[in-house]
Amino acid sequence: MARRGDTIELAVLGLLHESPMHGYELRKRLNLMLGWGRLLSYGSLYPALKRMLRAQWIQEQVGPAAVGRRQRIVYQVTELGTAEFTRLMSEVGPTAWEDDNFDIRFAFFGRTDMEIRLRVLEGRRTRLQERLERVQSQLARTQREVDRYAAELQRHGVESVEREVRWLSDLINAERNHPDSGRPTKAIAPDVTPKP
Amino acid sequence: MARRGDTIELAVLGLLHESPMHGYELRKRLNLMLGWGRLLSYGSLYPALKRMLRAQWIQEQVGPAAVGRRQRIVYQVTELGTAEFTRLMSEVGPTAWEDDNFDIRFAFFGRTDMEIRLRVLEGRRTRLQERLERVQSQLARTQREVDRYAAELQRHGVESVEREVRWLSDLINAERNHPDSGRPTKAIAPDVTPKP
DNA sequence: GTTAGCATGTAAGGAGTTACATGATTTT
DNA sequence: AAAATCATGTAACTCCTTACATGCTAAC
Repeated sequence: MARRGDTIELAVLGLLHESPMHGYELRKRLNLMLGWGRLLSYGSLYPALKRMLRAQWIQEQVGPAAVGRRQRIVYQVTELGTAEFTRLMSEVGPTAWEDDNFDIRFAFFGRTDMEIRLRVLEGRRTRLQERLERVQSQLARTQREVDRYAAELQRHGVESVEREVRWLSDLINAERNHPDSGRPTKAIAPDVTPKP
Repeated sequence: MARRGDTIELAVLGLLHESPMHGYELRKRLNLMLGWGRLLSYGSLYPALKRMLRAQWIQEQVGPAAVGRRQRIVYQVTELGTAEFTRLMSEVGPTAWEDDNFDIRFAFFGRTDMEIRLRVLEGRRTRLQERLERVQSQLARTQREVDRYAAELQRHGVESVEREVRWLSDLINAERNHPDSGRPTKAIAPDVTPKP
């Protein structure tokens, strides 16, 4: 099952599918990707790489090892790793709509089917809408008692989430309206979505 | 120094300054406040309350203990707690511009001086702007190589942060243009009396 | 009378950060 | 020649979540 902690693994597998890389560069790319939250430290990246190496999802790249270049360990995905990546990406459960997990999945949408993409997008939208409703109903009850700074924070929060919901809706529409772009790595399935 | 973990303490002290409360209700209010991230669990709230009790920042409320009402421990702030709250709020260091810490501080701006408010607002704005620049310079270099979903995520991220920067700028201007409101809010106590 | 929500706690474990440790290579 | 940045790793620690444990009270 997709624990919260599979985020790093998923991200690493995704990045390594684009091209082989060493740890240091992975960290840079990772931090650009989730860049708005916390920075990923070596203390969690390198142990993760070791785990994945043991699990044989990735392997050290063999080869000429660039003359003059200093020692650095370039990793690449194995077939097992590709399988694992596909499996993780298809696991569309509650954890997939969480902030970081969602971002990672979204970033690699190019390697998944539209069906999965839609379920992830819709799942996240539903989740945000639920929270929005809950917060707004609470807000309606307490609005007057609350400090104006606290109220402003709430207002801004609600607005931000509403904005994200609109963003998701646009994306969902875009997916439905032209279901071209399947995954670039596989044959594109013809449109079999039922029309209303 | 303000470690990351002081967030709960600060939030609890802030809320208890509005009115005495028991743990269960604190959690509800807390989750409304940071509501967009993770939910705070009892496993971290109750131990925190115990710590604060030992440190004598808070104490169990004495008093008639509401007839008919079931056992619940209502906490209130001590003088030591007020001192600690003030100290924590005035500690304007890097941790104060972090997401959660910022939100908590902002929510309690009503209990701080404008000087502190401005430093926190400007600190966070500077921080976001720095990240924005770093990401955009990276983006300029890699834009073409990148998958369109990854690019869309970046674009949306940048836009969100830019929006927050504008929000902060507006708030900063507002603070500067009318430095009235010193400490306006005396919140209304929620109902802790027994129901008929 | 039984379900849902109120209310308080503890123990074990997970995920990640900080700080430490080391050294090569590039830039100034 | 020094400083910055590249590059890899480990150990200790922190904070938090999950799961467990318990029991009351309101509503249906």
